[in-house]
Amino acid sequence: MLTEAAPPEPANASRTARARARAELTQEIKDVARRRLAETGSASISLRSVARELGMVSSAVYRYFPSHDDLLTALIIDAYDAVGAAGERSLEGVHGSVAMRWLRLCEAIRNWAKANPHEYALIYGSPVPGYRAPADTVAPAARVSLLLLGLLIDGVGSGEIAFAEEPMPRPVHADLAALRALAAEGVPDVVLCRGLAVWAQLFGTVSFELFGHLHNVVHDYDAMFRHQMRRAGRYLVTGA
Amino acid sequence: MLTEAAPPEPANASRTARARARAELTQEIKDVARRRLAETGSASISLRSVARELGMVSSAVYRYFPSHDDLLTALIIDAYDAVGAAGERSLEGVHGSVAMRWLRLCEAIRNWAKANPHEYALIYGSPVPGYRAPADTVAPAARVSLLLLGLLIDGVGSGEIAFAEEPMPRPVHADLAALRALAAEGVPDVVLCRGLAVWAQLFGTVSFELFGHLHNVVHDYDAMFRHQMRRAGRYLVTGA
DNA sequence: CGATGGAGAGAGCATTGCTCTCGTTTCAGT
DNA sequence: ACTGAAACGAGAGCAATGCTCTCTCCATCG
Repeated sequence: MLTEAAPPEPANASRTARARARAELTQEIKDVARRRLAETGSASISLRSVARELGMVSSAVYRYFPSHDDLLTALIIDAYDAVGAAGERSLEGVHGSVAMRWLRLCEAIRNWAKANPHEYALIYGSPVPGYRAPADTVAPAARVSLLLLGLLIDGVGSGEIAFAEEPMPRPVHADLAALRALAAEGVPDVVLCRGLAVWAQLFGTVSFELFGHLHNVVHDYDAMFRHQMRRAGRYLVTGA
Repeated sequence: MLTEAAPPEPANASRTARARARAELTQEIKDVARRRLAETGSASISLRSVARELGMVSSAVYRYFPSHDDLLTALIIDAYDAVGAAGERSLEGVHGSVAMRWLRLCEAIRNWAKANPHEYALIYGSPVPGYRAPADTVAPAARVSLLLLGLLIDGVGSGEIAFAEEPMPRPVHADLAALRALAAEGVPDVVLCRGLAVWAQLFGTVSFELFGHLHNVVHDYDAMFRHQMRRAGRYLVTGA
């Protein structure tokens, strides 16, 4: 973890007793905070209440997380890692069609979100701590997106994703070219556009559901989500 | 306004001096709160700071908003109304194609969001006050969605939106039928599905941009957004 | 063994949301 | 026009928060 207080942990995991105790307590603090988050929302993670639950005094917690925001940041990083892991698990050893793997990925992300709504809100809702995304969060955040890009690479490589090149506005092409060079080798602009579209749709849909924007409009969320994502998968693969 | 403290305003607007003063102060409090929101985020709207800025004492503000959450709720309602109004303005007197009107609507929503990021976060980000969406918010919230539904009705009526009926899972059809009966007369399931898809994509894209999820991936947000929403509009109208 | 510095405790500060009480002002019904 | 009721604003006060500072203890490393 990159967000502890001053002394960065030595590479060697379980060195001295002190270092081990520190690592354990750091984890324990995060666990309690996460539990509190799940119970009553991000507003109620107070360092003091966490400390109380651990039988410490508030000032002691500051040895581990120099500020309230740093605790939140640590939770954010963990949350990104958790969605990423959930997504990866859903695709592990699965070798079906791109459309089918896409659907699995969607379901995995939504299921994680429904199981951890407050953590989902933490990372995909409004940025809480006065808007600051420390650099440490970008790598974990990218993890789940790489899964989609992997699907695109696979689908284009195998010819499963059908496309016809289209002219793109120059600045759009520039951004897509950079993305391609970075993590989507061989995926043409059109397909990247589709990918971005369904990606936005996916998280838009999950957010709508979790944040209550479809209240009284959709009742069978499972069915609606599955159907919409199936359609999105078809669009991703065939362009329709 | 539906969120004031105990005494509900009389229908007649400017009746007694007291009532007028009350309405004015209520508005002024919201204005200050909104400004504070824009400056430093929703976390920092403290009743006390608002009171201070107005030269009142904190307890006086409670005459107008019985709790912190009620102030927030009032801001939320206003924000919903503001996006709705912005969207309506963008379509006022415009009689072009559905795809073109769709694009205008998208731009209007995004522009409003970029101009009022904290208010956008308030309504489309994580639900702040421990998740509670009072009934008063649903009508204003629907306002902007009605614009899309209007476009769909228009497009289907004029034949501009092409579609071929498709079989839907039963529960999906049920939800869509209810929606159709309520506010989308004559719009078939397939088109409603497309509408929901592009709607989710729209807000997903705006949220991605505003919440920094495309940081370092997209650089020319204007171009990317325009291009993606143009594609979405085509999909909405033609199904591809 | 002895110095260093990490660890936890405790007190304290400014700030917050919210409640209660107390005069004062305004309104409405007689 | 008077009077009782209600709304209003001020102020004090309570429990809680984030964070800082100081103090003492003890594991660690030379």
